[in-house]
Amino acid sequence: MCAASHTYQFPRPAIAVDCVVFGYSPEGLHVLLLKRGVEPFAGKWVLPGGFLHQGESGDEALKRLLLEKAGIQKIWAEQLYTFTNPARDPREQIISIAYFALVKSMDIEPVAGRDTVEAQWKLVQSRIALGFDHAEILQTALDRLAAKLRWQPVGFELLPPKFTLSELQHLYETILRKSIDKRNFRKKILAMNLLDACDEQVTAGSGRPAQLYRFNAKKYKELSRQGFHFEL
Amino acid sequence: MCAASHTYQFPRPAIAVDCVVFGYSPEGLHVLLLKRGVEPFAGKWVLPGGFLHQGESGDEALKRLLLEKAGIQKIWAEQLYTFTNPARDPREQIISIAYFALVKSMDIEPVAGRDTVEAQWKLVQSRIALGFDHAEILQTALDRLAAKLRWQPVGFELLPPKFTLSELQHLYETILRKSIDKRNFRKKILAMNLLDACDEQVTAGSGRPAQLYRFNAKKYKELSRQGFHFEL
DNA sequence: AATTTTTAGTGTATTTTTTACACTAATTAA
DNA sequence: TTAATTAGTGTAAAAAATACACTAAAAATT
Repeated sequence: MCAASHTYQFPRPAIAVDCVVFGYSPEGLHVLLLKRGVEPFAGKWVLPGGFLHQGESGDEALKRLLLEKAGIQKIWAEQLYTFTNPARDPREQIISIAYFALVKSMDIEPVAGRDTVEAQWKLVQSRIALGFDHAEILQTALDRLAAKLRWQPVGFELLPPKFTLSELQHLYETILRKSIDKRNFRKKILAMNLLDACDEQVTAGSGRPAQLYRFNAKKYKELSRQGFHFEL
Repeated sequence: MCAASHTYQFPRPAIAVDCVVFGYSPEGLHVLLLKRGVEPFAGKWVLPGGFLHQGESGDEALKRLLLEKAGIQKIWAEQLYTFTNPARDPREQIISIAYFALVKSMDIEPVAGRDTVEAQWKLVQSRIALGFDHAEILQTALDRLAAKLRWQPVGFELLPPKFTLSELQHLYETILRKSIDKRNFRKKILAMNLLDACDEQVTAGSGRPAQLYRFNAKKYKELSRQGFHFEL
């Protein structure tokens, strides 16, 4: 272990970066959790995270930590909130810069690290108990995700590149926790002209095959610059 | 000077709390700025702020700093964003947990501290140059304020307890930077039933005296619980 | 004292957006 | 062959947003 030490005139809290990683499947919204192997909260589920290193920005730390702890490389993420309650960690004051992230598929490669026993996707609705103040962080992320879903095209970050309108609608219904009229939903989303129909269809189990669509991020950027505001 | 020292195994960035304090007058939206008396950025205008103390939450540090630096006691404030660019302070890595705050009147008592020469309310539209990355923080706060104004009743935090509808409309026009139809604005805001008419009128210069109103925060909370969403 | 200027205050008709709603189409399962 | 399942489509009614011009009450000017 490194014996280097760092001395300051005034005490400094440690800085952690924690991340709420959401994934989606027809069963519902999932969150990536790690089971801690060490105290405090050994055996408890917590959000992936770790300490910010010297010279790192929050975004850089996040990228490193997601790779280390979950093998996740490319991912949509943004800063959520900074949790500063001095008692949020029983050891000492640790400030957590929390992020939330959205993955298109839940095939993570959970890397068991020094302090991690296990990684699992858990259904959000299962309301599993979490260590530290991570339940509060998760709730904040859920609120933010629901709000964001309506005003920004982030839903597509939770779906594979090609998806059906039914899948998209189901995602909205799950996260916003209300049912949506099928015809009105399709009308509205297609009227935005942000979805390109692929020349493929897909059939999932029984029923009529569904048209696959792709979100046109380039067109969205272009329209945004022209004052367009996504709303669903 | 205190000679106590604090030693940690790993290096730790310092934590600052900075605040964008907005004030409003008919001339426009103002921001409270301090002129620095010490390096770095001596002579430059910066946002009020300071270091987070051990054992303090961000909210507590904010409260202390606003009192110390500007004599501000009761104030609406919320966390804005955490700025983590390692180069944002030329001395060393200092993470800034930024807040933004709204005051009802701009009669601050600017306290000249150790590192502060002067405090002034500056018109936001004057686009004054700021030290550190504070221009970025200010822009983030402006964007947030404009967004928030439409979906939450925060405009009232920038007005005295009693205000006229014209004042309120002018505030909205200033911050959203677009003109609003007088009749439609009044219709919409009054239809929400969140404004109580005072039994006073006020006359500012020439012209017909205007009815004074008061924002009913209690009613807003009540309606919010019932699923009401403010929108203007 | 009369007139002008200034700001406050009001209603309706049109357009746009949102909502509610039921059947046909294409496939798999029985 | 039939039943079950999911995809896909249009219209009419209601609600919300918009555009728009005059009267009312005071101060300022003549």
